Amino acid sequence: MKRDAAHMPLKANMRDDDVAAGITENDETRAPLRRRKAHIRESNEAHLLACAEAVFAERGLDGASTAMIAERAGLPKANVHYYFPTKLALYRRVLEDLFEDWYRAADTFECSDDPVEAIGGYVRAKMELSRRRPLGSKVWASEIIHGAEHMEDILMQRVKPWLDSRVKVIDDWIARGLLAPVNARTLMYMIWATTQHYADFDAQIRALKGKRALTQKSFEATTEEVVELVIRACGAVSPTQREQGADPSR
Amino acid sequence: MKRDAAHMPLKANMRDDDVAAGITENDETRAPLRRRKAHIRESNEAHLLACAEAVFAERGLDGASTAMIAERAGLPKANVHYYFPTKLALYRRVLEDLFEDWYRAADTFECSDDPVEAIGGYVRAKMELSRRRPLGSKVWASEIIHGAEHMEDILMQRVKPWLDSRVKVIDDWIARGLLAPVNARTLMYMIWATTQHYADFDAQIRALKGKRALTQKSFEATTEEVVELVIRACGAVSPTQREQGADPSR
DNA sequence: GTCTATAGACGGATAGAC
DNA sequence: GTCTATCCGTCTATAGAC
Repeated sequence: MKRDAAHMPLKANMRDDDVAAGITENDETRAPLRRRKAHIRESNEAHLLACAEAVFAERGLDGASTAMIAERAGLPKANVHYYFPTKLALYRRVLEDLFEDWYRAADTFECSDDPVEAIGGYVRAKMELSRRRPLGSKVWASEIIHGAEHMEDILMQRVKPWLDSRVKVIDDWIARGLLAPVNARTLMYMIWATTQHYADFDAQIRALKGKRALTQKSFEATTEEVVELVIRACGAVSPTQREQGADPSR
Repeated sequence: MKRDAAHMPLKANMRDDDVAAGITENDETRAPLRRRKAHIRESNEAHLLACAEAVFAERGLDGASTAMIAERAGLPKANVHYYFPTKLALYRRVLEDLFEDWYRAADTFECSDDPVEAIGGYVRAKMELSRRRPLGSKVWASEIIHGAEHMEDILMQRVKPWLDSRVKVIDDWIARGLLAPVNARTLMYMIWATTQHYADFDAQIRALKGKRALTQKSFEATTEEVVELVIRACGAVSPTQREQGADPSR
């Protein structure tokens, strides 16, 4: 949805639903007018955020110009500054928006106490995020690579507590004999790195395959291959399997 | 070595070894003079390449300015253009230099026909490369993330043939029952992504650990953890283990 | 809320003295 | 081979008409 929005310039700001509702400049009642203006702002901001995400992904923070973002959005350059005071403020909003999506995928990890289900589900959710929003993944990766200057607060205040809590869960699984004795952080980094590789390094994957892009179907197959590799890597065993005497350290 | 060179500005171009050899402007014999000039060129180019690698890693292709590179090298901006016609030419030279190093690490894979040794050795070599040259890894990653426009030739002509040959070796191991039936490319991408993560995402790792950086010792421990995870992921079994009836598909 | 025009800073690249 | 001065293009951001 977001990607499509990023390719559909806004020629006018009168939206279809406004027209259908019969709202015109002549309606003097204050509340609807205020609501409509708020709606315009919201819709243009979202559109600009989607376009900015694409340009930042393609060119990087410094390589992206406000003119490029404006052009992709079908708006004059000055409008970008009307909605976002500076290029950096727009960039930060993109990063915050990305984190929200990342955090929703992270929820998957908490759905089950069975390590095979929880870890497998999380790997699938992260792969799906790479497929659904590869440009966002690239913006995140590029930001971290170049020092994470504009993301330190998000990492420290939001990602770190989540990771710390997951480390505890993993250590607990290990203590209960459901996982091989792995370093939980090393395992998480492997999951992050591997799943994000399919978004961030897609240009390399395409060049090495000699093909255009992964089809939806081969992406799903790859997802299951990654799940299998990760599950075997950490020696995950379901509680039911364990009752049958499986040994995760092998 | 390279990183130290990048932090040591060249104040003069008369090098210690030239002085020791007693070479001065008055020596009119042509050959030594020509050799000395070649030496200056070589040494300044190498120094600029190292400094450029650092600035490109920190700021990206567009974020890096020739002025920054010159300043780090302790040279006026014009000298950068004397040695490299354009900023892009300098950038491409950095990428080529990086590939050479990458290719040397890739050799490790061919040292053994035992999958545990070969894959384990390759993972160690890639981890060591991440530790030794993290800035280079970042330049490579940033280049790929932003479309690999300046690296397509290296990927197609040099990386692709190497990967294709490794896929064949891995498939052969699987056919001989030394590896679980994994997708060789998926496995290779996992190895690349995981090992490079320690160079490219070090800012994130540091933020999430709440510490400054991995010590040499904990980096070695992490390396062995990654080796263990990868070996278990692909179900690698040594030929000797196999004679004792190990089953890699578990 | 939209858009044209432009200020003001900075970037890559070069000329030309030394 | 080194370095100062400078050209010219592009960039972010803003002023101000509509």
